[in-house]
Amino acid sequence: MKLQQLHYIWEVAHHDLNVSATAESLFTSQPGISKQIRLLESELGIPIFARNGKQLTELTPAGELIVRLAGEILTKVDNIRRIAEEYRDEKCGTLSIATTHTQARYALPPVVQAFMRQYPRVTLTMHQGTPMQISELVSRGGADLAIATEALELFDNLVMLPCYRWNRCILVPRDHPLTHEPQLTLQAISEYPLITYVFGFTGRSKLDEAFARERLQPKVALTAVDADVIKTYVRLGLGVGIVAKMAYDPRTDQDLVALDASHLFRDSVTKIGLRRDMFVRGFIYDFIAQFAPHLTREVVEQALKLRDRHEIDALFSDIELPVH
Amino acid sequence: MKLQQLHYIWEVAHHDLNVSATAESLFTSQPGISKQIRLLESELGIPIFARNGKQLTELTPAGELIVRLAGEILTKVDNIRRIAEEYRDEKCGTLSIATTHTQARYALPPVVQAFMRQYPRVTLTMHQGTPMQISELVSRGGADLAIATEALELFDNLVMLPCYRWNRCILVPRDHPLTHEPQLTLQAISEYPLITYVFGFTGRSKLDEAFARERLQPKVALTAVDADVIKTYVRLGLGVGIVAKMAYDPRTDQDLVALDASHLFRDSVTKIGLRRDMFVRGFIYDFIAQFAPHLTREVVEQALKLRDRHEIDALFSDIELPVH
DNA sequence: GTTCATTACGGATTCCGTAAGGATG
DNA sequence: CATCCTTACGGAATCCGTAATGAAC
Repeated sequence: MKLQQLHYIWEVAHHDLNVSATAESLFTSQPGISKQIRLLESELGIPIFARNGKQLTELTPAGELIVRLAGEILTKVDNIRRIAEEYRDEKCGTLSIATTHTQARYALPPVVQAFMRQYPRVTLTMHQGTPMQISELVSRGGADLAIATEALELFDNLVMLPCYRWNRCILVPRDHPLTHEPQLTLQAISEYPLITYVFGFTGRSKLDEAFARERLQPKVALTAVDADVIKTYVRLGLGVGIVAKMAYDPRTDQDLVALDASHLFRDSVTKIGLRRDMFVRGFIYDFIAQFAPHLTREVVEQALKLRDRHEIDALFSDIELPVH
Repeated sequence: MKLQQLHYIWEVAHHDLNVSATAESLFTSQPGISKQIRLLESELGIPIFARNGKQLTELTPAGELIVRLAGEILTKVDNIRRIAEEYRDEKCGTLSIATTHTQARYALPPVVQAFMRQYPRVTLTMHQGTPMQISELVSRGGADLAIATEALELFDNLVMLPCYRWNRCILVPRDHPLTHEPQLTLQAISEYPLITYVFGFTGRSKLDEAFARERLQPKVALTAVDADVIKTYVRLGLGVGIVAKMAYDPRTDQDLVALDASHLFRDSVTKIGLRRDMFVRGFIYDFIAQFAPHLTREVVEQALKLRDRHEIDALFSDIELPVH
């Protein structure tokens, strides 16, 4: 049995059992993979993949178990490499962050800038995607940190660390009737066509919930995945924007008015997700603490040790989160 | 990085950092190991072992972490092999039991016999040793099951499954004065020189405890690790034997009298210890259930899932153990 | 002087890519 | 016929054992 073989079966299992596609993604030849898989199967004496003729059709029951173990082994092998990097030079390495537009555009820039100043020799890479995509990416080991408000709880090998609470504001052009309302209400807002996030993004669910609670059915004129697009259409007069408060930039958005809407919607919480079984390098702890000061190394280590999601929730229940 | 290399560093770390001795135990050449270690170290870019000249003196801090991970990886690799065996032929394989004299001689024979009849193609191996030795053996993966009354709790990667309660009897030659006592007391026993187990064996601690509680200081004439030796010296008239009740065999020990002493000492509990992270084959579950009927596959699986020793204790707290 | 680890070297094995072959839909 | 896995083959790299070298107690 070789690590290479375990790597191959894992990759093939995660490429729809398509050996050719796997070979391409690994920049190697297809017969090479095929051969190593056969070798492993013959060493173990059982098939890992069920075949219809020559096509791989599915994992055998044993294969399921073996591929899962292979994944765990490869994670640990990766951890050995990380440990070596850490001890070789604690200020040098790679940090890979997967996040959504909202975080990347509004919450992360100052943190990233400070981090890059502190660790100039760490190569930082950012991957933007849907909450679902980034959760999966981190869950599979394709990135180190997931930063998002939604979907992280769907992967049970991710530990979620709550970072900060935030709420929304209403974006309207200057002199819009809503700016004259003494007290903003959902009722008043729902008179206008809305422009906001698509479902599954940036706390959209909390938003629907609020309208539903008051039995309002606002007309949603347009949904977008990011606040910049929303602003664009608010400027065109298509409707009233509802975005995260931190997405309003007083400097560049002078032509728009942001009306605080914290009293209308429930707070959302942005979280960092990281794999429970990953070795966490020192600078990653630093990055996390920079993003959310209450997430000190000790707190994160403790959270990583806990097995149960409820225990982790309990750990954070008495911590006051910063509000953005 | 290769599995072989991880194997080598793990073995060297567990052979007092002696490469030559490791090579011998692995039936390979010493330069081969040496070279693979250097290769791994240069691939990782850090030393795993600290050297004084050419001698390996200790693990580096990174080495500590890496060797631990290597051990976990090797366990999982082993589990893959076990899974393959299980799916190849569930009635064929190897079961390796580490246990003490008392269990091997008195408790296990009927279970082993029944097991061998049920699984004629499973190669069964038994290793006898001190409780400490067998715990360590299983903890390191050198055997599948540890069966003992003592010391299992010292290794935190072992899950302990309580099997049965037992107590002691007093062994004396026929017509010994103690046989005429209407009610056996510690006071009465302590009038005579005692012959019993050495410390650390077969519930010896519970025995000392009982005498101490009554502030008695009996004279211990001889200590042995097994009941057969104890019986031999009881026959020679050296003193009064105290052994586990199950060690008295009415057929072969007709020249001795066993006086029940359950009311004098606290029950001891014999346990099975197995590694938490080991893949458990079907026939191992069967063996366990045969030895302790309340330890069904479901119960054992549940116990293996629990992380915390207290939770495991709680799991068994409301199960009535068989008494031998 | 004994015990140990490292370096040097040569034969056997393994790995991996290209090219050809065969099955499926 | 297009896709995809398997088999065949040859050059390169790796592994592993023996022998020789060198450092430490």
